[in-house]
Amino acid sequence: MASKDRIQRLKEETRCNIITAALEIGKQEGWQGLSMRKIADKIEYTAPIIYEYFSNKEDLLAELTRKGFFLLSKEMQEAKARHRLPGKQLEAMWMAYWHFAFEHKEFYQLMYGIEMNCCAFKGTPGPDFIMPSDLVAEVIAELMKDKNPTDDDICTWYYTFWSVIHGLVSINIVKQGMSDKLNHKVLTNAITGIIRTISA
Amino acid sequence: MASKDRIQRLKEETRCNIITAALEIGKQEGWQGLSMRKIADKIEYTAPIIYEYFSNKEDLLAELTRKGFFLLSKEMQEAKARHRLPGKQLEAMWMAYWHFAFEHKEFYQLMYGIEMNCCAFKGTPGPDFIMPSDLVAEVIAELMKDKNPTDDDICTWYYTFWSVIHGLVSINIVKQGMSDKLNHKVLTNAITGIIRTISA
DNA sequence: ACCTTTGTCTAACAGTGTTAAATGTTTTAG
DNA sequence: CTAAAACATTTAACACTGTTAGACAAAGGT
Repeated sequence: MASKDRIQRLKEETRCNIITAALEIGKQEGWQGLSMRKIADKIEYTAPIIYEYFSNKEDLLAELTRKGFFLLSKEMQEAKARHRLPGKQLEAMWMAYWHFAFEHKEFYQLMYGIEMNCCAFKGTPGPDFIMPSDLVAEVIAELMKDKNPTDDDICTWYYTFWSVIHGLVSINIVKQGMSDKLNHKVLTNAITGIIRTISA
Repeated sequence: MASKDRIQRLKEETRCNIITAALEIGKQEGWQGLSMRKIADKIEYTAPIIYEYFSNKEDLLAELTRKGFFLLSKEMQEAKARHRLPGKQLEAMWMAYWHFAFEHKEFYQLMYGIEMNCCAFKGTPGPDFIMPSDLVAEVIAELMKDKNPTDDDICTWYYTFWSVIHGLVSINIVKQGMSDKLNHKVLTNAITGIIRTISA
């Protein structure tokens, strides 16, 4: 029967509603302020309904995290596509990362905040979207290709990049109102510095 | 009466007991697993007693954070004292920071984790102990003294340092089991790299 | 002996995640 | 068209959380 499809679509829709409701609350009140009952209120249901779609809160949060990584991956890929030289690509990718952190603060905090998923993300990365870490690793490898880098070498540099930028993001998310000029200086200093060191 | 003193001392002692109990629980179960009732259980009292010593949970956590910063400051000062040249001092200080993060993981997570206090720490820093950030800023200033650095310049470099190292710590706390050699390489690369750039 | 202060606990409130059972509503079968 | 089975949704509960008000008993001072 076609009514099955309709119902399936409705279920799909409320599942989506749960996610967007959670996202809104996380955005407005922070992830600490997110509760199952608040989500239920927002989608005009009662709390247990959510467990029909997600096995628990952690599961729901994981889905949001996945969404976040997908978005970040997309923006970093686009940034990469705007350049030819690996050095420029890397710079653009980390700049995209930087912007993502503030444009989608709520996502970033979920992805790298409280329950730091950091780089590894347990769960299917999906068929089409590449993990940001892999994305960067590719370009680093390209940049170092005449040096025959080991996986460890590439890891080292990826971690160096990520450390600086995540550290900077952390400061700015907590202690906002820092001078943009200062931020920009530290950021570009760090990025170009590392790139220079890699290819030196 | 002298009994007043005894009682005062007993109060002081249970206050201390509360703190150490909280610290133990935080160490064993993580800060998420800390609850007022668990603390009360450990010191063989009931929960409301804690509110006689701390106005709320946040207050108690703040005291622990304070303790953590005190410890870190001490170790960084000792590290500094072991060297003469500002460059070497900086290196040793950040290494001390690095070791502190893992030796006192529970403190570090409280200080820079969940409720990121980052660099600023609202509340009295106390008379004798200097904030780690100020400690580092001093040495950076010393290292740059022939360049007439502005406060912004010093800030920039402090943040750069902190970003890299906090970022690296973050990875290691979450995704432990990373190769020590790799860590060491990234860490020393970053530290000496920044120092070289500062004094270049 | 009485009164006040002090220390401590019990009970409660409002909130959290989560589950089992009871509802009501729709779909299916006879 | 009615009876039964399936589904959707809610109510009620459990075990927690931080926090506060009120009771209660022991100690101190007069």
